[in-house]
Amino acid sequence: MKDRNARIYAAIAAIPPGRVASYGAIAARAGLPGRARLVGRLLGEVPDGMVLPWFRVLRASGYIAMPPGSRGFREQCRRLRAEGVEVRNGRVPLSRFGLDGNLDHALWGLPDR
DNA sequence: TACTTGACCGTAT
DNA sequence: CATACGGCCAAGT
Repeated sequence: MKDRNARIYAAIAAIPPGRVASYGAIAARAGLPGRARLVGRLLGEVPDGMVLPWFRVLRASGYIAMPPGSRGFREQCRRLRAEGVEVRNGRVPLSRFGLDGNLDHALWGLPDR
């Protein structure tokens, strides 16, 4: 597997439980700023058997990326709520659960805000 | 090779 | 809030 894919998967794996991150934030964290689409692409083809908190990845707006009502969508809602993340109308309040994307910062990895 | 697609994003209007 | 636009680019056709 390509090194950059491994870095992206690693960035996703690093999202603490109960928090969420955007595609763009993951890309930046993996050293690939501006490559949000690549992250989404990869999530669609996660190697069989690989465990990844894919459900903690949302759009920058806080919305779940999959089509509302789809199976994946419902599954994502379920898993997020299961760890205490609030989801309303397919959207999570990033002000409370987001890791704060872009290019920051030392917050990554800290348990609380 | 050329064109289209898509689990995306930031800025502007 | 919603639309539009340009940027991004790997895969598939």
